[in-house]
Amino acid sequence: MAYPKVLANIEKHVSLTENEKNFLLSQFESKEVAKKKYILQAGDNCRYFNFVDKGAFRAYYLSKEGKESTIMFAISDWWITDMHCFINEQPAMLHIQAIEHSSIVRLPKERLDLLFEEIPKFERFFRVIMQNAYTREQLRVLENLSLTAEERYNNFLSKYPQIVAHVTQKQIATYLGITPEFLSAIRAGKGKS
Amino acid sequence: MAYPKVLANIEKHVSLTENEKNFLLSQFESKEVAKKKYILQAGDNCRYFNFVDKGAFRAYYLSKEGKESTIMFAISDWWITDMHCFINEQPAMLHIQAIEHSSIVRLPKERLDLLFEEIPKFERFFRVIMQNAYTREQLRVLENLSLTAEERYNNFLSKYPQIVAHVTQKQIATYLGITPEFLSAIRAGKGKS
DNA sequence: GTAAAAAATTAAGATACCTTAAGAAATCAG
DNA sequence: CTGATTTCTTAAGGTATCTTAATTTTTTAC
Repeated sequence: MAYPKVLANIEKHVSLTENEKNFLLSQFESKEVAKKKYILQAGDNCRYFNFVDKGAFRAYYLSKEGKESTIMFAISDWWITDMHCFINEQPAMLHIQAIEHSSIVRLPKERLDLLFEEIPKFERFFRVIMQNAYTREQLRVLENLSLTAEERYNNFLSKYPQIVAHVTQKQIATYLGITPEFLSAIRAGKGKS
Repeated sequence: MAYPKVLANIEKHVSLTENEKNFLLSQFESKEVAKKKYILQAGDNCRYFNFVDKGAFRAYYLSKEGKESTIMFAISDWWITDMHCFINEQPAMLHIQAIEHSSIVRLPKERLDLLFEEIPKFERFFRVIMQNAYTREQLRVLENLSLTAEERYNNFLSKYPQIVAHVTQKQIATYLGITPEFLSAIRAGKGKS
């Protein structure tokens, strides 16, 4: 009944008393997720804020034309949800699928709101991770605007080596916004001439 | 000595007592900014979190090769800074320039931190705007991955009509990640054929 | 362990978008 | 108001990336 990883994650940003830790932990639910299972599908009610204890997930958008765009990967020690739909209590736009057998701990939205009320330090923690998520996405926008596919691929490899170990090239291609065929060409050194 | 717009902005998300409002306002500095002046340049120490009272700003990255990428526009009632560098107290990567004569109110970082300590509701406000900023950037990433330049342009026009009224096409092109020449072609109906 | 499915590669032809350059239109500085 | 600067447009040729399709390699399911 102890979830040490999620506590360590939170304590990277704020320090908690024993009472606070116990209360916090009591709010989480834990769950095993088999490979290829979805913890969220487009159209679902997006109720949970999820922490990856073990395993790996991918969040992606699936267009009407059937094209996938990967919004994020999450491996052990990352948080993942469809934040827009979670916050605004709207049907999910994203699919979140386990890339491998995984275990998560999760907070239903009403308990997250409860924690904000009960433990101001938890709200601080959440503010900090939202700040970080914001600046990370902003940097990604900048890279998408200013770099070639080859440069973005090299950035991805050096920034997220642990993720590279869990995902296929096809999935990386949908994260970079290119086709798997073109990623293959880049890797073969034919990105440029 | 009253800055009603910024208070109204904050009170969209949290309600404040008279005392809190007074304390809050006492922490802001106000500043006039002439057209074309910079409130931040790459390499500067990024000390301020800025609220646009009147006017318009553009935050952009300038690459070594001299290419500009617009990260965001901010008109009246928006907040703007180089968030990554503001949070991490690193030299700015972005330039933030007044597009027209503007007035801002701003919080130095140490006062923002003080407000988080003194007024928990202000930290909640900040959490909420960071959540919103994050989901906005995430949606922009998704659009950059999945839409054509023409689709992104049309989205921009319908999403930000007030901004369109303040900025040049060249500036919009750097926001979309395309050349002004190609934006011109799109507008002439030659995006496709 | 094997058949089936999925991923990765290769290559040829197509297209979205870029580069360069020049002229027209709009804006700015004094 | 006027000259100078910047923005916008147009067009021709070029390049990054896509599409389609076939082949090989790897992974999955039983």
